[in-house]
Amino acid sequence: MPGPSVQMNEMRFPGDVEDRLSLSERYCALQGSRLTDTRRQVLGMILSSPRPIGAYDLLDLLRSHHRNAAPPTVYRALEFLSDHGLIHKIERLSAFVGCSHRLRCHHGKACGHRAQFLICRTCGIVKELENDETESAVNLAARNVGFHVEHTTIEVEGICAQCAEHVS
Amino acid sequence: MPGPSVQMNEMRFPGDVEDRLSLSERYCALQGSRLTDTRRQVLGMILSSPRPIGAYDLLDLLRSHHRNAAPPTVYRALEFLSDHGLIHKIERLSAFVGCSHRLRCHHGKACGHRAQFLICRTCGIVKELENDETESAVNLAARNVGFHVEHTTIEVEGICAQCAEHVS
DNA sequence: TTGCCCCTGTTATAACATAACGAAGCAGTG
DNA sequence: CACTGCTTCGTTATGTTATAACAGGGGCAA
Repeated sequence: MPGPSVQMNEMRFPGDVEDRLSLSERYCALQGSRLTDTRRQVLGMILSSPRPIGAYDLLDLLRSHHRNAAPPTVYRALEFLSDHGLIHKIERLSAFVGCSHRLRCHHGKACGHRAQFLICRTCGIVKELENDETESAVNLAARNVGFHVEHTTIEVEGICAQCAEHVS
Repeated sequence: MPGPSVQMNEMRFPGDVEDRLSLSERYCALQGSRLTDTRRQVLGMILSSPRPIGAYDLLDLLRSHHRNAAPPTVYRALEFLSDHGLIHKIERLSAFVGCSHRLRCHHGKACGHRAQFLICRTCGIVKELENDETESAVNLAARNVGFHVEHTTIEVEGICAQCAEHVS
């Protein structure tokens, strides 16, 4: 690549995000994977966003520090982060959020972490729940019809507590 | 519109699909809505498909009987059918399945029907469950954090019983 | 040094979905 | 019937999300 190789890590995130990035970096290393610059940037941008953020919004942000970025750049990073459980895709929004579980968990990829997402249609904020009863119920229902569960997507749309207060 | 107005109902579906179409037609009439030719065709194609079917596949099928069909033609029909609870969108697949509940139910749109979908990643077939425990659990979990639930999406990816047998 | 694997760059295109506007059809009313 | 309002549909264009395919670079181990 021509030109002075800019250190992408010049992009700074808030302290708590930097902490999570460092933890993620160590987590990946333990898995034998590398949280490269691009992946780190994308994860940082997702963690810094108060709302789910789409691939093309990430691309725009990434471009200000990484001129060559193209859709595959972002999608490859997203695939990596998702495979490592560092982010989740919200299917109903085609957008991504940081996983609030991985960094509290010392298990590997197969720790069985499953989540439910509460999507507020007013403020757009997504809250991640980890409700075991829900997971158990759906797993039981599936097993009762002989279905082998590999991955479960649970997304709830509605109004969050904050927004409900403001309206009333 | 020029030319002889072709009766789109010339498209024939299997008997059981025709039955469901007739029921759907009556159901819509009770709601004060009309299951027009285009809507009927799209519903028929979805009901005839053993798997979820995407909007553009529907468009291709529709075109053989309806030359002018364009994406909005299909998406408008899909919106109508979805609003009336006659089909569901599988978010993970961006594809549509017929609802197996509506025709057994004599309530209106607000009957509170909620479903879980089991998606087999081998054969692609989707089975619809209606497990109350799962719905209760997720609703309870949401309410516990003050979230007002309006719509829940539950999609489970894995291996169906049939496919699990064949592999082993 | 060679070969391999992972990661990235690059171009192109596929796949999914909606905006906007006008006209045709259909139901109810006077 | 003519008028009106509403729903539905045709049409063109565009927006949004995601992937295919292939080439190059860089590290590491045999």
